[in-house]
Amino acid sequence: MQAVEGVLHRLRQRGLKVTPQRRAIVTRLAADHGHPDAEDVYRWVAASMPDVSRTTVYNTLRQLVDLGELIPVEDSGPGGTRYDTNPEPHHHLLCIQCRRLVDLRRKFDGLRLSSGERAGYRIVNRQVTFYGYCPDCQGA
Amino acid sequence: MQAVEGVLHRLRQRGLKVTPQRRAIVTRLAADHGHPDAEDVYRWVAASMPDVSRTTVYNTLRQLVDLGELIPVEDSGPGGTRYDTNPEPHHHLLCIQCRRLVDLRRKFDGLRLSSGERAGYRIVNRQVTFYGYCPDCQGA
DNA sequence: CTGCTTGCAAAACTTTTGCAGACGG
DNA sequence: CCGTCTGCAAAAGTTTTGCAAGCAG
Repeated sequence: MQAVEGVLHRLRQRGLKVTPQRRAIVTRLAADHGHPDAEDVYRWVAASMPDVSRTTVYNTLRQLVDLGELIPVEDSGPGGTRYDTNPEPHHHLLCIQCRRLVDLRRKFDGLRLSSGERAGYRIVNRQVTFYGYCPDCQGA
Repeated sequence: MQAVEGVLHRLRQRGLKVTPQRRAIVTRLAADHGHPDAEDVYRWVAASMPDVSRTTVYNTLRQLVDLGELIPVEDSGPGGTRYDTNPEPHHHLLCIQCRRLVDLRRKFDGLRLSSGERAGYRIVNRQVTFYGYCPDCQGA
């Protein structure tokens, strides 16, 4: 997530309203650089705002994704959709066993497709995911 | 998926039984090089075996994944988990809008991590995903 | 025969939707 | 004030689980 005030400003610009719930959700996301799911965000926000509902958290997360302020993680595991709160473009290291996910800030060269390979797609992003076993799961 | 008989043989080796349902599921998966979800597989198999149950399809797909015979696709979209029935290692081109997924058979160089970057992980696979808009979705 | 498998029904989870009342700008 | 938002409850969609009967090896 980007800086809190910037995100809230862009929400307002697009006709959305800045409610205390949304401010809390955005603030909490901006303070995190991990990969929470909706339930994590709900728990975090509910800790200081006990009357918030899951509906509001789900709705807000969906809107942030629609607006491009938040990115869902490619995960394919059980459990809910996880979101990427790291604002910079980056790659991932995913544990096949426990699904622990580590960010890789490095850039990779050579990730260009020829027009034939593009199959008519207009490419807007590219991501490398390394699959393996994290230190804790190498015993199993 | 690999060749049908090989998969069935490995099932047997690990103490699992080869039932008509499993044979039908594996055969159908091996005949496809797309990205079906569980419901697709159920419909395909049910076409020639109307009494098969969703439970059996779900159970079998889960077992094939556990045994490493089938790979769940990194997707992060709505709808069920999709599986990759292309047996060769490859990369993906995913439409952000309609989630159409195209395989890329090309290899990419330079996808190696230093031991520091590996963060203790034992890497077993690496995949590049290109995100963009497919030809049909570029109008929107 | 033994124990894995099947299919049904029901449960468990995650996410979306309908609605009435509340509130941001 | 108008239109959006919130929170509740319920629905929808996917996947798992408990269990009795059936079948593979």
